[in-house]
Amino acid sequence: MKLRQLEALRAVVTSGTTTQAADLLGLTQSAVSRLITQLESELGLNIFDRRHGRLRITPEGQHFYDVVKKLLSGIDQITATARDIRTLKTGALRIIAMPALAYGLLPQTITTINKRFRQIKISVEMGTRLDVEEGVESTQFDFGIATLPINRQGIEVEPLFTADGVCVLPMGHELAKKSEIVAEDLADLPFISMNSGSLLRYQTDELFGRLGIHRVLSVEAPSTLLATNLVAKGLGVSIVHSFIASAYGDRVIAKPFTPTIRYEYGLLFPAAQTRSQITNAFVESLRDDLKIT
Amino acid sequence: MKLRQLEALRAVVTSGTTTQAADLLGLTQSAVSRLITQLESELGLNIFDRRHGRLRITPEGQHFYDVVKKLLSGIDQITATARDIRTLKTGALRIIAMPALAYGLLPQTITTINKRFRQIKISVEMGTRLDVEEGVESTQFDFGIATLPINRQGIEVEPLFTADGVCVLPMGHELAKKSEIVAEDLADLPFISMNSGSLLRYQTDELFGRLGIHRVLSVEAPSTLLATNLVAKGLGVSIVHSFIASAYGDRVIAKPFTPTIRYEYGLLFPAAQTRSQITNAFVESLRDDLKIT
DNA sequence: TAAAAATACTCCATAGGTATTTTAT
DNA sequence: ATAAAATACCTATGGAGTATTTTTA
Repeated sequence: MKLRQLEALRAVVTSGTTTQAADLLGLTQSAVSRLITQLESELGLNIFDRRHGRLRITPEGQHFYDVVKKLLSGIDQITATARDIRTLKTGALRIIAMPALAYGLLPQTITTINKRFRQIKISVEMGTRLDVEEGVESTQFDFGIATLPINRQGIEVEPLFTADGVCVLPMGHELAKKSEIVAEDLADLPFISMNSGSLLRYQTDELFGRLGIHRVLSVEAPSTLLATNLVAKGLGVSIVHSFIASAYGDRVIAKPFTPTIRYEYGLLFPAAQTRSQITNAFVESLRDDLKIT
Repeated sequence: MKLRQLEALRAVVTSGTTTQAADLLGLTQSAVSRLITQLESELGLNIFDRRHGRLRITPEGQHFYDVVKKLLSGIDQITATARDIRTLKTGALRIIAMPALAYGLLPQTITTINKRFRQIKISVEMGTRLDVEEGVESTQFDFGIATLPINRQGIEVEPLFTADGVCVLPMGHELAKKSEIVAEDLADLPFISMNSGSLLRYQTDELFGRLGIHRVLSVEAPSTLLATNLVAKGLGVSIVHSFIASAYGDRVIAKPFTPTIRYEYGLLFPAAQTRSQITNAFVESLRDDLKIT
């Protein structure tokens, strides 16, 4: 059974005669006539009654045509789908990132991409570094963003950017007059840490431990975002990623911190899956946004 | 876009390689490879990623394939539909008949046809002669059965059978000893008529009027079926179609009646519509049943 | 007689085969 | 070195055209 035969059927049923159907299809009358007889003989079905010099559809033919009609509109839909995909009018983008990044980095790029491809559905999920790894590896997400290093079978990593840790202080804090904070400045001050287990927590603890500097570890927060918020409330000082601090620019004071605590962020892609065009577009836009900042 | 290309797509996606897909389709690897590249270039879509020596579907391709998958199952359904129609496994038969015929004539044939074509839906509606005419003319029904003559544009009539009116008497009626009833025998007896407007009513009234014989017109019934029932209850005598009387054989006495009141029944088809195969089968079976009776 | 459908005949576009080359592991 | 995909080349089928015949109102 050929598609052309079904199209001819539709044309004949809607127009009434093979001649007019031929016009619709850009064919000749004889071609249409043959398509119809072929279809009938292949199916072993009398779709039309020819006793009156015209093609008059039989009840069986009508029944068959009702089914065909649906199918043909499905075909039209296929070409439409192809066009939508080609012009990135349809599709979905699923991203998973650590909270700080989801809040501090993605909104800008999401806005840009959403303006360019209005019909694309973008969903963002937040999670721990481990959540990001697992989500990406299982291809539940198109890509993820997390701190490096990550070394896991099934994940392709691309470095995204590096950010140095800055020291964040409540507004009006006495250390605010210094242009740069050193580790010793924070001695015996209330310090807001990450939950233990996070990379940032490990790095800071390791640093202060090595230097033998004591801090008052009053509060723990699950993310740098919340930590910064707590700093803004005056509960203590902390060391967080520079871009988080800048997002809170009007509520906390951020100062360069020495010795440098460097964070490296990377993009995580499922190795098993080809990247979609919209993924590539997003990543490109993300890198652009980072250059500007 | 060709159907074969979509089938190739399905085969490649399900089997994983063009070689195995070729097996599924009964083609060669090269043919499948070409079908896929053709499809991609026609759609302007990268369905597969070839960077790893294999065809790995892209997210876009997956999205497209999801739509195609539905369509192809629709195609399978089309051939299945054709087969069902061919073997009369699917379809419907809508019949309209006057009540007497619906009760006295159709059940037998419906049983036969239903046994032969178990999956066909048969629906029967009852109505007056006018209802039958209108139902048939508007092609709401495949055919109708009513008393002739009928002369209406848009209806094709085929004579079905003729039945002579018989006189029906309650059990134990005094006229039962006669082998034949004549009009005079019914003089001054309670007589159950059809509602005025019916052909039967017109014919009997005309006959008795012409002969100058008076009857006691006690009760009117809307159908011969009900009339016969009333006769069985002893409310009077009546003249009805012979086949109705025989259906009530054990509850009324039916006797030949002179002068003959002849009823002619006919099949009514919509002139605008070709008769379906199941219609033809039913009518044939109906005529067979009538021969036996 | 006219209008539609079917058919006879012809052509060439293309679907599909074989054999080979390219690509990636 | 192997397995898959792409490509080059060739052939035969059949899709579609022109011209004609058949059918029915």
